[in-house]
Amino acid sequence: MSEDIAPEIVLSLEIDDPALADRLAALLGNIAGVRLAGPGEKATATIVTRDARIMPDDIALTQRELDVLALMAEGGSNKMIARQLNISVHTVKFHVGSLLDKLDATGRTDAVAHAARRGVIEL
Amino acid sequence: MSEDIAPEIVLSLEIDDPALADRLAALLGNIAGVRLAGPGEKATATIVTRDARIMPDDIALTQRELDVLALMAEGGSNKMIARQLNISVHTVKFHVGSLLDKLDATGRTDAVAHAARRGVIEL
DNA sequence: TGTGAAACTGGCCGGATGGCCAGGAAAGCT
DNA sequence: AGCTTTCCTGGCCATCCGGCCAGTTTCACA
Repeated sequence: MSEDIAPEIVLSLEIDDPALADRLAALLGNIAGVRLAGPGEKATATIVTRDARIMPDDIALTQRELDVLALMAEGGSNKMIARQLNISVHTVKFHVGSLLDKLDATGRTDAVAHAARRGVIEL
Repeated sequence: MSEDIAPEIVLSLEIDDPALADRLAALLGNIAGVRLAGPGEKATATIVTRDARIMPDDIALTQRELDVLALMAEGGSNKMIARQLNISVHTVKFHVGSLLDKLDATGRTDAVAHAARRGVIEL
């Protein structure tokens, strides 16, 4: 493709974990079009770790519940989620019910908020 | 000192500029050991832009809308919000409708998610 | 083999939600 | 004075949501 219209992307790292920072630096260091920022340099974008708040007992959510939860966070209705996952609306409701129970939420909005707070999902 | 068989690094993008996001996604998609996060997936690190977190001025929410939004994020129903703010359920619906419109959301859950993403509210 | 968990499906139903219509009252700006 | 914005309220109604009941299948584990 064209290489002259794409300005270089400068990335800066703001990562506490030195091992992760090293690995990212190594991986990103030799990609054409991407460069790591020098000290004090203004970067195009920054890579940060959103070191999740405490998620003590990694609330046991099943894979399917996580699927439904993710689509809920995208604003999907039960019908949309059902279509997306190729299951019936009843099944979606079943999983939503389990999520409300496990997350101790009063409704789907509360469930998404709780999950986001606990780092179960990323908004 | 176990030999960590370098777990895959999952990156999520929080970038407003779609062109930049596309370029980054394309560049990062071909690197071994790095993968982009799917919806709702927990990411190892997040790539953000400096001024990405500021809400565009044009999505100005009124004080009352912010009140309703905050209570929505707490999982409150229209009835609960009405009691909390000493207004009628109809008025709550009115503000919720304005929020859905301004935040370009499909429902109250989507509205809360959008607001949290844009930093309008803090979960 | 049985026992349990997970996923899936259905019906029923009260209540919540959101869109539509209509209005009124208070505050500030030109 | 007009005018605009925000906030407030009401009715009506189609749809969605969530809880309740019931069932089947599959698969891992004891």
